[in-house]
Amino acid sequence: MASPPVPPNGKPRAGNLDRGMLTALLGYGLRRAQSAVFADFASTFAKAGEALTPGEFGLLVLVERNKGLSQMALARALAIDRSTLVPILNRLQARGLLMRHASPTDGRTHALALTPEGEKALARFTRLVKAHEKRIAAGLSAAETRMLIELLDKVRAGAGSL
Amino acid sequence: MASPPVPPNGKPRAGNLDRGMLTALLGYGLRRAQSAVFADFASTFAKAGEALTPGEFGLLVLVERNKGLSQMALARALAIDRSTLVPILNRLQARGLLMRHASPTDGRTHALALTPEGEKALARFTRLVKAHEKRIAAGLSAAETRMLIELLDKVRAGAGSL
DNA sequence: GAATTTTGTTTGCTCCCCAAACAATCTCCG
DNA sequence: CGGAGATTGTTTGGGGAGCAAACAAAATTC
Repeated sequence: MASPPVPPNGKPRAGNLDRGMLTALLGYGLRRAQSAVFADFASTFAKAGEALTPGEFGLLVLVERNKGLSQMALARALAIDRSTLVPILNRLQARGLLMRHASPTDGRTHALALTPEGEKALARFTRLVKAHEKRIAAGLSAAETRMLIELLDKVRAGAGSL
Repeated sequence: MASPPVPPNGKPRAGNLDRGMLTALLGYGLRRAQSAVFADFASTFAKAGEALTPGEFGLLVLVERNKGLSQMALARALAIDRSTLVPILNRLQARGLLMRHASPTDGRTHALALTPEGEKALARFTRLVKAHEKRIAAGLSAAETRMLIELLDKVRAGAGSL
């Protein structure tokens, strides 16, 4: 009994440890799933030689589908502060994907729009996102995926009307 | 036709705008749900005069259920870099919730444990988390909640084995 | 006992997020 | 018309999350 194979209080825990109540928490499951999905998203784009975050993709889609959008309206749709949006737009604009046009009707606002290159890039990005989505939904049936999206929407609606 | 009630290209969009393909994306729904849940979590704690993030709560539970855990094992369980963990532990330790004990068997590692105040605080936090969970799951039946957690786990398993 | 590996820490960098202040502009109303 | 108030985009300041690289101390391997 000089060298037991598993010390009683040391560091025997191989892979998984006791998560206690966490496994039953919706918020916890949400965080872990989101983190894994984010990692897969990043890896998908990295492998294709592209660089984009999920948030940037959502922003580009929103601008593409709502041309002439103002920064305030976009910030509201993204549920972030308008000051948070500024450096994000700066970066996308510096990459040549997006333009801030002067609004003819309101001198305060900027009318956001994708550049032609932005449109082309978004088409590429969309292909990658679809492949990524296919991968993360691989373990689920089509019905399960639909139900999951629906349940997530219910949670969002109930959590706080953001 | 000098002043149409809704200008054709201006800023008529009242509340919601066109989200295009985003609504069908699992990753997008995940992000939005997570963001709303996070906000509810923060507001729950703020209203109770406590300050804690979901990540900190998860960390405290993990330490409480796995006494003597090392920082590396904890970082692995949280799927973050060990260097990221250091300032988080510093903060919780400065709040008196957690201690880094010297390990008797391994001079390199720290054996993490909650302080008595940490245990008491975690009990308070747990009550708040339960109330929070009840609120975000309010729109779902018990069966739906169970299914949602299960589906989230499947997604995490499929996305990349983090 | 020397070489390698592991652990915790520090430093440096990027990114996300908010709040407060500010100038430019628009709107409202007397 | 014209001033008061509201809105928009920006800047600044602060905090936190995250990674990578480098380092010292300790353990492990050979």
